[in-house]
Amino acid sequence: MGITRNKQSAIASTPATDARAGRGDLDAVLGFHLRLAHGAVYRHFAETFSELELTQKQVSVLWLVSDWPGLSQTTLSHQLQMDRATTTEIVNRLAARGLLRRATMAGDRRKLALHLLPAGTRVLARARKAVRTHETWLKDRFSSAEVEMLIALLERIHG
Amino acid sequence: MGITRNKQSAIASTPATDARAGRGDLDAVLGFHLRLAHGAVYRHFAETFSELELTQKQVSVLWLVSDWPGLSQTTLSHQLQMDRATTTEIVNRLAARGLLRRATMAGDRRKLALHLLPAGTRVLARARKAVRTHETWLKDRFSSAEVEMLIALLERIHG
DNA sequence: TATTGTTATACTCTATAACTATA
DNA sequence: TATAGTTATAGAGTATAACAATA
Repeated sequence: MGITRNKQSAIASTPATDARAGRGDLDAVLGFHLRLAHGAVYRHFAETFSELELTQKQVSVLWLVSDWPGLSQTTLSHQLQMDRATTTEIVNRLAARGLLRRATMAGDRRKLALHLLPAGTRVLARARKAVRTHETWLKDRFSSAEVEMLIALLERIHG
Repeated sequence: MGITRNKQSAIASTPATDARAGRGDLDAVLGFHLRLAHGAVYRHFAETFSELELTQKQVSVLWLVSDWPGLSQTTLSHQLQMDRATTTEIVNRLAARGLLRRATMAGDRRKLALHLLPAGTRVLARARKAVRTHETWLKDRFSSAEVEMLIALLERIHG
């Protein structure tokens, strides 16, 4: 995502000649479409969040910590399907910006409980609005039934 | 992807307690599911391609160059929706491994035509088999109608 | 002037391995 | 022994900006 400049995407639109050619076999590969769709959403997210300077993953972390204050990094790892090292790094970044804090848990002093700091709560409120904008852009091409269908299908991939 | 070790994913399976809790609001965010699904597919792809040491993107490039020998880097950029700099880097990596070569086009000497080298053709043949394995893992959870539906929906995202 | 491609730079994500500390 | 988290390291992807060559 690369803390996200407020610019037009550098990816030029596909000329008609290219589009007509198609991509042959590759168009039958589900994983290929998933990757392209993810990339398109990733780029739009980056544009939408250029002012807030937050990535998809960072927003997800703030969001979850807000909804379950005190959750451990390990639980967070599971929810967002990333390993411990990645989680540490992302939490580091948010903590360095004063958006959340770590506190050792009373019951099990190996674990770190995560809580939003006031700045994190404020940023998250703005992020939720930006997510709505972004999601509107994304969902506007579908009926609500199609959105439900798509989410259900994607859930069967990520479990 | 990180040239991909032949190991179990470091992402532990979610304990039942976490799963039961769910993710609240976040579960209504389409982009969130897209990101998780992409991540899951990305990881399985990495496992499947650990021996071949190829990423999704690298396979896509070999695949397209094979299907349209002589295509330019710019056309490749459009097909895979990435900018010129990223394209240069990925082509560099494949060229360094002797899988493809660049040649200036006769008609327009600004452009570079891409062609597979024999090693590239051999690697791609093995990659196509691995893609079949990977796609079977991915598609086995869906009916063929659902696969078609999912591809159609994803296409409306990436255009 | 516009397009094609390269290079330098930089940041995020991802992951492994080795480590500390706690249980 | 097993779990929680950190640190060091590394590679891939993404993107911007400045640049050279060609059109």
